Amino acid sequence: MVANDKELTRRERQVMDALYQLNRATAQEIMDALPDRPHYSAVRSLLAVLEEKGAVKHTKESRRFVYEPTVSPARARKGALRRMLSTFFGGSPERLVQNLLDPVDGPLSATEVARIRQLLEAGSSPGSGSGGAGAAGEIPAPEKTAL
Amino acid sequence: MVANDKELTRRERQVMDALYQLNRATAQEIMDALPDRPHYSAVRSLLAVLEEKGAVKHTKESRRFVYEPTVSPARARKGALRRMLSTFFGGSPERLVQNLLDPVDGPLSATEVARIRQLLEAGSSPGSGSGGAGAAGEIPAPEKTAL
DNA sequence: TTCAAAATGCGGAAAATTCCGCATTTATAG
DNA sequence: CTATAAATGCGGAATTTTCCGCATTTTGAA
Repeated sequence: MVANDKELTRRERQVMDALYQLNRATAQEIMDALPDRPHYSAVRSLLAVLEEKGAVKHTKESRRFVYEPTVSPARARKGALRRMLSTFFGGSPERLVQNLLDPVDGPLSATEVARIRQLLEAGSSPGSGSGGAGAAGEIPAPEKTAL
Repeated sequence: MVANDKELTRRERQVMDALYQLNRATAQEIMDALPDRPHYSAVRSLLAVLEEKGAVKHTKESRRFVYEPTVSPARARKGALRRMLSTFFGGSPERLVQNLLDPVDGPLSATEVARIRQLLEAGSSPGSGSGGAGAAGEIPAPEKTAL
């Protein structure tokens, strides 16, 4: 039980998702982030179970507990991507990107497309200067209270 | 209850995932695809519940029932992508692609990168002929019994 | 120091999930 | 047509989730 290897229950997964969105959060904050918000005690119960399962850990911060996932966001992202690839895209990253671009219910902005393009160039031909402006290495990335 | 809008239970989601991988399947096949395979009767129970919830539908095919999701793979993919974007990538498609490219646990092949690049060009400048060979519109896509 | 606000720890009960057995029906083969 | 193999329908029971109440502890302020 090193991590969230074990399959989590519905509620537990909701808590984990909230945690990954918030990065770190108190029971209170998690409660607010949960669909049809349960009672405060219920959230703490869930967190206790999750901690027992090794999925989260808490740090005492002044008077309250701040929770965070034991599995780093980076690893979790990877895992989620892999799962999604195999479930919905037959393991084909291209197909995934295609769906991302497909403007059916939310077309990407020109800026987004441009950034992705830069990523591709950086990845496929590492040495080549990407033309002019560039600085394609990293992405701003709303890591905090995103969405 | 038009679709799988309602949150599904752990097992139910596993069944749905299997279905999306298989596209269509009998209870037997689904059973084989499930983690720590439950009893055959258990699977049929699950399928009955899922049908009640409107997540799957079945067709009688000779002597057996063949199940498939009511929500088209295309829509399901979209939904899953959106959820993943908001949970792990702060809604930023670029960040998602970046993770896809990041060769930490599985670098993309040159072919894959090239294909994605074609997709981008097709998407960002719809009119421009993409040079020569091309045929960048669609992707082979292992839609069948993938993986 | 004393008080009030807020958080934790624990224990248990209601609700939901997950599972299986058995009788019945249906299709294929002989 | 009959026998056999395989699938369905149903019902209910064991387990797991999910939830909440209440006593106790901890922090910040008067």
